Amino acid sequence: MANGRMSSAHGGESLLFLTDEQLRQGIEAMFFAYRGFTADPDRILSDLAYGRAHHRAMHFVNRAPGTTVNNLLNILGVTKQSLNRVLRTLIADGLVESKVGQADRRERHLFLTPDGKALEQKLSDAQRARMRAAYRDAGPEAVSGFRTVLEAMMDKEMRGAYGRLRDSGT
Amino acid sequence: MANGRMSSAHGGESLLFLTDEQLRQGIEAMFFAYRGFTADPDRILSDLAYGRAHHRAMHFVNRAPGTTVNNLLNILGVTKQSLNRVLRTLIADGLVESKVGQADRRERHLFLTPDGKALEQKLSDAQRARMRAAYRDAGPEAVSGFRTVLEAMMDKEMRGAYGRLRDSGT
DNA sequence: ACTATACGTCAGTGTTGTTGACATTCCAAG
DNA sequence: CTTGGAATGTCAACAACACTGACGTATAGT
Repeated sequence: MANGRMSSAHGGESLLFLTDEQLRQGIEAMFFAYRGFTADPDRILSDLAYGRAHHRAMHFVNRAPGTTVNNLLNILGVTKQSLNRVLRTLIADGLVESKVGQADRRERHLFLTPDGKALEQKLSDAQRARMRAAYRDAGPEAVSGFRTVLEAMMDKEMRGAYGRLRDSGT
Repeated sequence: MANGRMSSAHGGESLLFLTDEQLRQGIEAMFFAYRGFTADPDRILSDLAYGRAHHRAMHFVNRAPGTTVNNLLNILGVTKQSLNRVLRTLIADGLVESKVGQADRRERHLFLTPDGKALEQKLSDAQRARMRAAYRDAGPEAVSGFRTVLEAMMDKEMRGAYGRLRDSGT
């Protein structure tokens, strides 16, 4: 707090945004926004027997079809056991297909089935609708700033995975 | 996707940022950034017997000292049973104090003890450090955009609670 | 007195994370 | 070729934290 006051004591606006008060507001904004961000798909999922973890897995399988379990593990940042439980139900329910690797038969390559694609679409439609509304309300320049700050907030290691997804998608 | 292409068919950049691909990137950025955002306090908490839920409770009690249980419930958006489990341990460990209301003796007003303040400070220091670094990397204009988009992404009901916290804090 | 509100608690369940143990497969050193 | 280690994926058990439902107590307000 002393820190923040000192910054503002400089009188300039250039450092004002780094006061602890501003930082706390950013933290709270992040908390409330993330809740809104996940609320719509969560609502849909709660009717089914799935949760947020299933959504995440399907999102990234859809994003990088044929990816291996290990690959997905690094992106999601959970243990393989945790991911496996999720994948097992998705495979059992016919939403995800797991194919033994040709080059390395230890690997499993993951794909969405048509049913899986349909559900993923439904979930991400809801999430994109909110994102689209927020983007539209805020305007292009705000969106650019939004993305810049988010990228700076990621762990360095994840920036790699994020960038690869970003560049491959276009 | 057809949606996005059609927008870009207008030729202008004004709608280009609303392509599904851009929205998906925003979704992924949000996911990775939120993970980074919670990573530091989570690390500290994992050594203690506490979790993210304890951190959230302490954050908002610190932010609005003397707040009632019901108030906190609305902000956190969890059930009272869930919050109670967390508060019970925090009170038992002497980090939070619960005082019977003067005007309405049914209410319990919550405060951080000195120990509670110390832990909250330690946790939010870590989180603010990351936020500060991200803000500094991105610059003031990006930060403004960041906040604008986050506010637009919240549930409408939460914008009220957020605004009240924001305005009271300054 | 009666009803509503605020808070606490017990019991049960589901999702999602964890660790530990184990099976399968690949590859390289002997 | 065999053996041992590393990588990949699976099964089981457990902890954290959310949920619902039901109930109890104290207090407020009509």
